[in-house]
Amino acid sequence: MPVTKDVLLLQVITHNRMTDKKEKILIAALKLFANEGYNATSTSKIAKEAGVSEGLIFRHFGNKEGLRDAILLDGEEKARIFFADIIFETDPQELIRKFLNLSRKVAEDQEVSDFWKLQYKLKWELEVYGEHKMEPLEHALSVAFSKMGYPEPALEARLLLINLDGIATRYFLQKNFDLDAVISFMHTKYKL
Amino acid sequence: MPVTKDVLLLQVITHNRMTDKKEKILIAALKLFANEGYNATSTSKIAKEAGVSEGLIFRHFGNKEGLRDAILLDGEEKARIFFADIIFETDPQELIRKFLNLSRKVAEDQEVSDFWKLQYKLKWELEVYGEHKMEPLEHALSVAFSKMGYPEPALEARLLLINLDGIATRYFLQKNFDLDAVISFMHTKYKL
Amino acid sequence: MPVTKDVLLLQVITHNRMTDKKEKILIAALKLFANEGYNATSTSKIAKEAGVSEGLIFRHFGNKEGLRDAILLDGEEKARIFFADIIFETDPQELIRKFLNLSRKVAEDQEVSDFWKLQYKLKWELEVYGEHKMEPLEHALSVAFSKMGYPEPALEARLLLINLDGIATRYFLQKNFDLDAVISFMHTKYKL
Amino acid sequence: MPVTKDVLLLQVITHNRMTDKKEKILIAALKLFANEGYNATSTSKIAKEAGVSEGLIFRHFGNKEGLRDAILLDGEEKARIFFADIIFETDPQELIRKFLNLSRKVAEDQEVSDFWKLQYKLKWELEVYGEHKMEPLEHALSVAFSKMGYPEPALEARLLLINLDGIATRYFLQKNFDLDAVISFMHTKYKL
DNA sequence: TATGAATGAGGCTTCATTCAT
DNA sequence: CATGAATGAAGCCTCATTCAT
Repeated sequence: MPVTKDVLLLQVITHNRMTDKKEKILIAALKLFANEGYNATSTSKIAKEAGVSEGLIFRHFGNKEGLRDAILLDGEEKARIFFADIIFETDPQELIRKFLNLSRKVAEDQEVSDFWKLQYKLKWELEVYGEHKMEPLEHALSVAFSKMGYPEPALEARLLLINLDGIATRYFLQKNFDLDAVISFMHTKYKL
Repeated sequence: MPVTKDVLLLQVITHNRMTDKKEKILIAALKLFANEGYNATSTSKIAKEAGVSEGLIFRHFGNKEGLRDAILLDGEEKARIFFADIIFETDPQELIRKFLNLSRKVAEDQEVSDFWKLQYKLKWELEVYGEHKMEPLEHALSVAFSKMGYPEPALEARLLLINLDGIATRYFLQKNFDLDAVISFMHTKYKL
Repeated sequence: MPVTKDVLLLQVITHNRMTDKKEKILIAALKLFANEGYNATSTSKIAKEAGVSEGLIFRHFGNKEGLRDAILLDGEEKARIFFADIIFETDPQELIRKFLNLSRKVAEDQEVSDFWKLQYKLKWELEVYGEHKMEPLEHALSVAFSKMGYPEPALEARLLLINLDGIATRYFLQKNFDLDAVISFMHTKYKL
Repeated sequence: MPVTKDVLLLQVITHNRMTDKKEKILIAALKLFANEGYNATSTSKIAKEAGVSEGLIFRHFGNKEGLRDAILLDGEEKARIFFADIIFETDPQELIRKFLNLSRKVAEDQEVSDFWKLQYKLKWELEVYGEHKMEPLEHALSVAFSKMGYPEPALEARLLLINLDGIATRYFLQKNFDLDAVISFMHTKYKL
């Protein structure tokens, strides 16, 4: 999977170009936006959390929206990396299996979990779904379903992604949600 | 289904007891909270939208949270009414058909649509899922699947509800989401 | 002491003319103004404490100042009654003895205590001393000191009243103030 | 008395460290709190008087209480300085003479006068006497009376302080109060 | 690049007061 | 006489943003 590596490399380079403090701001903002929401997080709280003066946020990102957009841009990249392993899978059954296990992978890593929580929180707060981010994944799923002989592969793919949104909703918001039970059940439904 | 009617009647009576202005505030707040979010909606905006002095909000609801909670309480009742028709359906196939058409019904009425949008927006803003509201519906679906001979009726029911969350996410956030295509496809998947 | 009796009688009559609710407002306001201050006491708090609608305050007293003035007027009367026993004392030594014991009498009755606390609190909040209320008392003390052969009876009287203000300051504000010790000491200073 | 001088010097240095605007706020608040009372003075009035934005008050002092406490803290220091000259006097007669002239000194300087007025106003508004501030002075007076052979030096000292409270009450609240007459009379009473 | 004092607009809330009933 | 819904001004405070250093 050379793509992943390249992207990761690119990311490292980009990050090295950033000042320490600029990155501290991004990390602090990510954490606070994810846990308290965009509107509920003040720039002064971000500055405090980042250990940085408030003015610096505006020097680096222009304004609060600029900071938010920088985080979202960062996110698109991270999402691409996160999805790359699935998209380039050639065995259809394995591809779907990997897709279904996505949420388990998210659940395993607190930082990744926080990142996706932010994505969903911002979606709802800003009312922008950002569907283009999911297109490659939807396409790959569609191809897989097609190979497996499903009569409506495009709709099957879309349904699966919709399901992922539903699972995310539950996973991030419902305290006692049993993720494993649902994922296992889906595996059996798709005969994997 | 006399229960539904009684509840509706009760509601009408209750509403008539409310001052005109108190209800105007509730309606304005519902609309604004749903479309801009709780934190992003100022009490002065609500007052302006309702054609009312800002102070009146606090006389009737104590504070902004009180207003929010009043709307949520109202919502629980409306949700019960909204679900009643499904829950009391005795034919399992018809029950699931009605359930799948829920989102279409929501889409038909702007006010109902706003109300459900608010429910989801607040879920994410306050990070509380409020799972108990869905339990009767989940139970009814489970019974229906059981009658229809599904091997895992409880999990089928849960999955359907998760799907509903996913559809809501798309319907409210994705500009070009084709609701009908997805719903139709699900009908065929469940052989209805 | 017919004066006292007449004044008391007048008061009773006046009170009977008052509605129950009007008096409830006066009592509640007295209590709240005395303990929280004039500015810090809202009319709604008074209404709640009095078990009365907020509007009634304005029907009876015009506005918040009107209520305050009604209380102060009431106070002048009560003060006259309170001082009458001293002023009409003919034996100079006994007069001064009675005066020195004034504060002890205040300390014995919670309601009287509250009333004088209000008087001082309002003095400081409104910056009006109301010196005329004390004139008859000062005059009586002056006459007594004169009879007792003091070279500067007027100044002795004034000093004693100033002392009373100091004692009030301590009694109402200093938690561990030992009133008795100070009063006893003054008795010996004036050889009583 | 080098102590006094050192303290004053320290104060000057400290003040220079303060921003101009921070001190302007303190001065304006002192004036307004002293003349209108704490509750009756709005933060916006203070800002206007200080020629400063309202928000700055909160940046520097957190909230209105924080501003009040800053003034009170400042006050304790100033009071110590103000009393130092008396406390370190070794000649008992001179000490008492200086004490009696305290109020004259206050009356001579409008700013000092404002400061002590604030102290008393806040005492009554907050119902806290703050007796500890006066202890060193009371002790010094007690020692002086003892040296002068008074039989009850501790009570004499306390009585003198109580008298000071009474004089303050009159001086700050009674429009036509003749301070000099009373002070002169007290000088003769204490044979000074 | 980095700070933090400073600002002005706006946010939530309380208050005295009015008025229809 | 009495209520309590309704108002508008003001109060305290927070926020995003600017700017001199």
